[in-house]
Amino acid sequence: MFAKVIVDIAHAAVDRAFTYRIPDGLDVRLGHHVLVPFGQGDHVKEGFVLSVMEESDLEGGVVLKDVLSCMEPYTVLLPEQIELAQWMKEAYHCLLVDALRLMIPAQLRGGRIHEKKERIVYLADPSDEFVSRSHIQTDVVELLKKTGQPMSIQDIKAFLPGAAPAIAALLKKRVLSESSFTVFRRPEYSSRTEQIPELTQEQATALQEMEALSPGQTALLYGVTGSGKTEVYLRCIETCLEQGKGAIVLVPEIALTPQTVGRFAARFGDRIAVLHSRLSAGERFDEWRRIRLGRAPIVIGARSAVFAPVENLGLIIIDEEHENSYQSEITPRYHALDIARRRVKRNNGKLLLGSATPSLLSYYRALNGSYRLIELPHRVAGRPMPVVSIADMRAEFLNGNNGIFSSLLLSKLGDCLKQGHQAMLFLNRRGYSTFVSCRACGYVMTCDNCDISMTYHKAQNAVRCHYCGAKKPLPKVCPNCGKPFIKYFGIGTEQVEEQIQKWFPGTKTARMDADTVSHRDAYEQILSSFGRGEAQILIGTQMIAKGHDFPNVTLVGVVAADTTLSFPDFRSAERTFQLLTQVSGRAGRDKDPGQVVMQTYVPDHPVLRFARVQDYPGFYQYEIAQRKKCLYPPFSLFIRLLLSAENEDALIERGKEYAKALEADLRKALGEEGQGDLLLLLAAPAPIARIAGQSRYQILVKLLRTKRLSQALHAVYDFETAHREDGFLKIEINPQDMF
DNA sequence: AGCACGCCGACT
DNA sequence: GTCGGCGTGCTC
Repeated sequence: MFAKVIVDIAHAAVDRAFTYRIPDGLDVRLGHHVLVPFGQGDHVKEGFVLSVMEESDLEGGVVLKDVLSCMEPYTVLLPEQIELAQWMKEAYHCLLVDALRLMIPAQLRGGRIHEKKERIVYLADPSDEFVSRSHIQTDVVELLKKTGQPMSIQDIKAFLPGAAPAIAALLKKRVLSESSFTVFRRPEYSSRTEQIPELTQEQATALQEMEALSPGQTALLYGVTGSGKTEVYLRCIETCLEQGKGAIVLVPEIALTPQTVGRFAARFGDRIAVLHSRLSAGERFDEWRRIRLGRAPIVIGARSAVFAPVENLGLIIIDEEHENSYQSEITPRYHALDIARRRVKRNNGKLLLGSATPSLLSYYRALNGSYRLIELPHRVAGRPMPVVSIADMRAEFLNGNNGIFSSLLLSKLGDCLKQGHQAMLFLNRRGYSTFVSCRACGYVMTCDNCDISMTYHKAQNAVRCHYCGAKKPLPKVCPNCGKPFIKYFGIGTEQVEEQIQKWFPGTKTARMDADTVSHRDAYEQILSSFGRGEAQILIGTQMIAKGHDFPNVTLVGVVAADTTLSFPDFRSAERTFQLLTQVSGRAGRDKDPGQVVMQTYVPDHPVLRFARVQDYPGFYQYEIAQRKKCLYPPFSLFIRLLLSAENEDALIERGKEYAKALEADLRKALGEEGQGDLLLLLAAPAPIARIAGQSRYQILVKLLRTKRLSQALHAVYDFETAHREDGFLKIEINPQDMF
């Protein structure tokens, strides 16, 4: 027997299958993790078995080496996962090993992690009378007699500290016998018991539509905030389990809290496994093993959990499907949605995408019939949607209010606090002021290394660059003209917190942004403290916009609703609408109705108008028309080449050359009839022209939906390979941002 | 990635 | 004449 093995070395030159002989008596199967001799010195390397054959596929004369051994008694890759990795190599132009590495826990490689065994001891002959001069030995025997069953050494030590030597002595004397069993290290989550809620009519209909969905298909569950999407997920998983199949639930990393997991654990107990970045090495390995060995048919996890080795996969759920964290930023730059679609097709399972603000692409597909659209247009228990008011900050200014809060927000905040309710204030910028400028000469403080204005942080009395982290003390006089007219402009979360103290002295506030969430647990700590009512107002950036129900929050204030609207990115309207809807959804999650105040300088902007009445379909119609007019995605595909180098002049020179060369390559790949599909070639310094001392230049290509898409993409990838060495070059298909 | 093979400069 | 520089090419 022979095996095709790929060695676990991340290098293009060895990223292919090598044929080995399987020695007699060694059980090597597809998907096994094996050790093989490789290279001139026969170095022992790890590898993965991609196929097993009766005969060698190599021409005569090649002497084959033997597979040395399997690293685990079970196969670590499912046949489906190997196929998926092979597809990824093509689709994302990555190494096969890079794709395969996503499917196994990192700890498996190197074989440095092992099963945890727990030792248990029990009385060899319970009827024996035991006499000893050692008190502790007598105590151990007495304890075991009293409990009447085997105990782990850990448990005995909990009763009798320092019993370890006594146990060892008793084992030697054969008074005690021992055995061991494997334990799985589990991450912690709060597994409260819950009452299973009754379904609303809309939820019941949604479930029927999921039932009716044909295998391999995708449904988009568009449900307003608070409409009970999670309950639909739970019921779908139940159905899936009843059919003897497994399920994967993807949740944005940031929303993957002990509470979220607890909700699933309450329904499904230890049939769930959790995969996310905060697990310890042992936990990750053991959770993966519980999935692989079929003990946990339900997986809850972040992006990479889409690769979990669930056999007989019946369902994948992607919650908050519009979140951009489902797109990987490192190679392989996969999108979890694309992987999920492939896996459900292959397994004849179903894919359920859920969101209150679907991505434009998903809703487009739903309206076009490639997804089934399922709607939950109302909140559960007849709770009303929050009432949103728009505060026109231009009018406020004309009326003499040059503060950061409108009179409307101030009065509602006052009412909210008086009634003992809680409020959330959302602002998309951290720090105190967004830029520092001289009133005499117009000088704006920018970072020495980046093409970015610096943010003033009052608590540190310093200005900081949010791109490279550079920090400078605040100058007393203008570095340019020397006059003492330095002023701060633009507001950040720090200033909001300060202003609250001015208007409502003594109010307890909590602030959540990248500055206060410095360590891992801070995020959870701030939210749970706010949940316990330890602060009346929570001030924060997007971090506070998603997840988490706070029943006592009845007011949400959006301090500057239009900050993200002016970003130089075709997705800025979509992002703003999503953010405003999400943050509004935090208000009135319980019996008290919620109120939202959105402060803006452009109250008539369509995005604001649709966000005010939470009209996603209306927003969609508006935005899709814009996209069609400009031939932006989903009507086209963006490809971005980002070049960076220290010398700006040389970079621009090379950027222009590259743009010409790339255009020529693309035109060739598109063929004669495809020339019209290449729509735009913009070559210019990036919107942020310098970061951390590196000048940046970007080439932007817009490609219409074309039959020769894969040829075009290969031309781009080949271009990357050909030019990778000369300077720093990054290629992004569908970039998530364009800075 | 690693390692051997191979073809040109300054050394005992 | 030889030791060693790291460019080029291969790994079942």
